[in-house]
Amino acid sequence: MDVHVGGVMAAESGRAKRTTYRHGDLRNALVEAGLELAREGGPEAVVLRAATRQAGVVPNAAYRHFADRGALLHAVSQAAMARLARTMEAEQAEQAALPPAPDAAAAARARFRAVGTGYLRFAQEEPGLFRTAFHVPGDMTYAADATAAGGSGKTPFELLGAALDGLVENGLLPEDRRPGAEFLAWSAVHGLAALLVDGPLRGLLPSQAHDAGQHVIDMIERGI
Amino acid sequence: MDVHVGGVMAAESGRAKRTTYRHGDLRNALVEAGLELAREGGPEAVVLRAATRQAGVVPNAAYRHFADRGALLHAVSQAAMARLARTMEAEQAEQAALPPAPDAAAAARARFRAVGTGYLRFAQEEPGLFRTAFHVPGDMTYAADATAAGGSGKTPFELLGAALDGLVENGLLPEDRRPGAEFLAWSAVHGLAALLVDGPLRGLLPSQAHDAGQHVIDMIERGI
DNA sequence: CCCACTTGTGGACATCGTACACATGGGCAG
DNA sequence: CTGCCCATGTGTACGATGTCCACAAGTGGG
Repeated sequence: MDVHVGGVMAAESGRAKRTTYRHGDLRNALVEAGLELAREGGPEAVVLRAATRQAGVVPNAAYRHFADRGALLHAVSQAAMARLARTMEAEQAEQAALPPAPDAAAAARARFRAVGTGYLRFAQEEPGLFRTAFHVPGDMTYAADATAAGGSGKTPFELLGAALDGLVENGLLPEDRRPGAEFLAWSAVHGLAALLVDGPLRGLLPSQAHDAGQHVIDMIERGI
Repeated sequence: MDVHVGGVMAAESGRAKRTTYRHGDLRNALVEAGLELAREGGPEAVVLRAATRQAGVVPNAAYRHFADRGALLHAVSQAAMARLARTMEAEQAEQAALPPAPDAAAAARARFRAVGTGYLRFAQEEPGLFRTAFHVPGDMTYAADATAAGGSGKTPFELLGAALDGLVENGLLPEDRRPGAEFLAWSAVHGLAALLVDGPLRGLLPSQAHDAGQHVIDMIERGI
């Protein structure tokens, strides 16, 4: 998993000094720095020179690993998407552990709701990363990219699909309603997330936001 | 309505030369130029120097009318929001003119659906302006701002609220479901718009996008 | 008629992305 | 073990952007 890393010494400011000429893991270091920048400030805060500075390297060194700033931003975006996937998975695990032993249908329903709840939680807790994850430059089918997957190897989109399949298997969703259902559910949840992150619902208290999320998921269950 | 405008002469490139020392309507000219930039390229394409260039003025002149680039972008964003409102109003007018003479309930329902359809049409036809309209810097309650209103004096958010009131008046929506309903509807439609504009649904054919929109609005009517 | 206030100009600076030539040294061929 | 190659990091430079400051030019009110 881990790569050979050149000796690194902390320095005065954010800059990292290193003893070896080679960095050893620059690409990862740049993505990591980019994530930190994106966390506070969103995609536009992912500045190439700032990332290289934090990695203790000259700006141009980035070009050995990324074609341009856009490529770096894209890598950061994928990493942010992976974090979203992990948050969703964590929410599912948490929900599954809570109630003693519900029937299979209730479990499938809980898994479905956890997908949306986790999505919304990530949007609130990490608005910068959320916006970065969905900052799509040019044309893209990122949802299928493995670099956007979480611990289970599934991307956010795939997690949603699996949860919907679970609803069908347990008779909670008619089979003829299944096709295209991910886009209905995703639209509603993503829309609320957008309104919470940088729309008129920004600044809602976490509890209020949670309630709003449950309402939206209620609507999805009724209307899907 | 129109202000005194200094004589303006077309020049070689996008630059506009003028005969008078004063421009006469720089603020509007800058917003107009900003809209053009935003149309192709979204919010990040609203570059202060480019806007002043198109207005035939030196970059610093913008600072007589806007505190900084952010203020200009905000004005452009409000203007884009107003255009969204106009598109929604146009969609409502068109729908109202189509069928011969439906009953009041059907009309209310059509008005409601037109809100969403117009919203989605604008997102597809003017993705750059759509993204700019929802590019909200800092904290903001733009939905209530009059500069974001369309021809009827209503902002997009207010148009939605009025349509929902219409549903209640005609018994199509239980009164106890009314509170907060705008956020449910808005979330779903806005989410689809986001997926269409720069998400995985980008590049959908207009007809496919229209169908997806109708499906989402169906879901809202069922689940609201 | 004249002066003050608004609006546009000119020049300067820090920062950013990026191109091109050059330095370095790690690892593989022999 | 030795020497060279090329991946990786450095230096220098350029154009573009946002923004600051001092200055110029009209314009309209007294």
